[in-house]
Amino acid sequence: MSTKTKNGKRVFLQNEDCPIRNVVSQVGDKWSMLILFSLVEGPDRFNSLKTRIEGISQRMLTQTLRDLERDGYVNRTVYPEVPVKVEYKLTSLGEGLAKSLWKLVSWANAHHDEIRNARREYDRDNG
Amino acid sequence: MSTKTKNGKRVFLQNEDCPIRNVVSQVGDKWSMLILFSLVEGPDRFNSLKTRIEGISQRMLTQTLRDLERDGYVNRTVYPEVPVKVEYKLTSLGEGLAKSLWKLVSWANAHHDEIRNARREYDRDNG
DNA sequence: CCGCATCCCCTCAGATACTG
DNA sequence: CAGTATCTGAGGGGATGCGG
Repeated sequence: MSTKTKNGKRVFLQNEDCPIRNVVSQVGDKWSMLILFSLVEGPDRFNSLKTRIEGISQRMLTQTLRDLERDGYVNRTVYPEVPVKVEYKLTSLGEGLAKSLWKLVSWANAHHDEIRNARREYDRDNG
Repeated sequence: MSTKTKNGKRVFLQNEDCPIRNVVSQVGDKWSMLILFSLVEGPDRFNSLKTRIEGISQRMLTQTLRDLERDGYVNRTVYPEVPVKVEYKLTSLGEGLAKSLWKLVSWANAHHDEIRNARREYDRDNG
């Protein structure tokens, strides 16, 4: 994550070799985490995911699944039935990611009210 | 995070009350985590942060610090010296967030090569 | 059923110039 | 030193229509 040190403080780099950026920029988008946690409960099909993840468009579901597949988090299997059935499934890498994200999720749940209060207070005092 | 259940599967909602979305959409942007981890090492000043976080513009540093302050992760203190000194410091909420992010960070470090390999392979086979 | 292609808007974020 | 203001381009993401 950081490579240099300057006056005893760490200097943070942001290039394409930064693991943080490479993981977070993917997982931090609008839909990735919701898909990831949907698949934690087991493999699922395209339209089932589309139904379960409220508000996602077909376009974004496809695109986000492709990106997750590209990074090795998700496997895509096509069953040549009629009509076609496509199943998405976490890889072990994806499961590891979801697991390490879980701590963040539970923290978010536990402190959600606190955050919203801070937000309201800030908005009241300022803008 | 999820409120409903359908055929035994969880249905994920994405409204403004979703803690995941409220936390991740803030922390998942381009600079927040780097600022957060810079401040884990202790309070710091505007220009010091700007130097330590490679590539960040003045504009984005200001804006991201404001957003972090708004959510209650960061405190801003102005010392009326000449020239002005402004110090940014994690709140206990911000420290809790950073701590719960740390697991993700170490996971990212550990699996970075794996991800980049998957990416290369995917790009070779496809586009 | 599972997409891809297109259009189009709107926000994010970089560059640059100016203030207390 | 620590910002604000404005302009601008790139891209995220929705709506819609077509194809295997």
